[in-house]
Amino acid sequence: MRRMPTYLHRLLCLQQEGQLYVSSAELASYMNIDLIVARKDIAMTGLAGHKRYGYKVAELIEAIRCYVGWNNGTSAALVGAGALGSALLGYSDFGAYNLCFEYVFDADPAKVGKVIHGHEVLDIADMPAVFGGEAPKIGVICVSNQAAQQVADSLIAGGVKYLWNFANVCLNVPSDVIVQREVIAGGFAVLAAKIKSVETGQETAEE
Amino acid sequence: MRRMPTYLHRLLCLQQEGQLYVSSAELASYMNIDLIVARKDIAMTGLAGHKRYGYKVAELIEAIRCYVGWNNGTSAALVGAGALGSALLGYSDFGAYNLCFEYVFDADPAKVGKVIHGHEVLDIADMPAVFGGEAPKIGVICVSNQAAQQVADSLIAGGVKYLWNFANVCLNVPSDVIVQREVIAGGFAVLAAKIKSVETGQETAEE
DNA sequence: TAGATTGTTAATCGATTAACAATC
DNA sequence: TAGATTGTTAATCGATTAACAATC
Repeated sequence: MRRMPTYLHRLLCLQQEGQLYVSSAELASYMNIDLIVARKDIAMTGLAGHKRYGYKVAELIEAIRCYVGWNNGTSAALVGAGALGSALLGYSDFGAYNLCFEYVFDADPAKVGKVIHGHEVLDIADMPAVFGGEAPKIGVICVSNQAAQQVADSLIAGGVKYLWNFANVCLNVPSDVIVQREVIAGGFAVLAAKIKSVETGQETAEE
Repeated sequence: MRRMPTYLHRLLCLQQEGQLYVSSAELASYMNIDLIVARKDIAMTGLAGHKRYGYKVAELIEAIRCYVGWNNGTSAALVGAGALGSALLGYSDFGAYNLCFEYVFDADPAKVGKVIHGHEVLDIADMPAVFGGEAPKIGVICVSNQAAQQVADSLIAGGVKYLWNFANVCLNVPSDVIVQREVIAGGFAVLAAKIKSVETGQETAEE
């Protein structure tokens, strides 16, 4: 599943270049993975390919979007307009995944009212009024570790059922709320383990 | 492996609170995982626990650091002092993982010379001179998708063997260079799939 | 003793890999 | 026909889960 955005991103590039067909081998070679992996992943989407030619780029884009659930737009409220929040708002790739940052909140009065990448920063205290009974699908938490739980509580109180949490804490949420936690340091742990494994000549590390 | 930073972060908090022992059940409950998972993970580090009391917090911190390879400091050069780069530089948790951003580079003359979270931004053109034959261990790539490959080439030319790539492209590197790619959208794909699975009542999605 | 906790061994499950068949 | 490519089936591997033993 985590490879899907990469396939999609690559396919959109290829489409823009005017390429009509793509083979699993071509995608695999770009991503430095075995071509069987790419073929299996594509098979997951249920798309039938064309022997001798590969897969139609346009069809594969649609198939991946449907498989991941990106065919319909997803509305989001981003909380925390700091460096990380700004980075996400400026991440042009999210458009391809149909993720739309409908609201941006911050608690800092110095930030409220500013416009970041086309999004006006709203006061987090106004969240209930802004939502007005119609909560966005996803809450994206880009605040400090200390503030994260409180922000999560507010979002949940506002009716948000899905959280994407970039803070380095585990959130306490009701059982009907789903949290996707993004552990930035996780990648560094994997990398550090690879380094250790290379430099000691041992093969002890796995993902 | 990806859970290790979370254990470590939690343990450091507990240590600061003065707690001496921790049980696998306690860690698991905090992370909302099965306690068997936590126990297996701890077993991977090779640390022996104390029956009836659990694990010594200080010992477990050391064991995890050694297991992941975070006991020795890791030097890094961060390239791209934009929003994402700033966010990483401000991420106080990296200190706990012994990651030290020794150099920060950017190509934008408007950014060169600025100080971000205590790090002076250097001109990327000066990289060879700055390294002076002694390259940092890791290159952290926080530039645009377009610039990423070129930055990777420069880092590799400067002697860097390990790359942590936050750009949404797959890099082309020699076989002795290891790339850890951070796909921010990957978490969103997993979340979108969970949403789809919940809302359709189907169980089709996996990680 | 009873209870809490680690430690070990086996079973299950899913993802990855391999081998080969099908077909344009 | 030969070659490129998808599609399918089986084998392997590792992580997760389960069950139970050990012991402070």
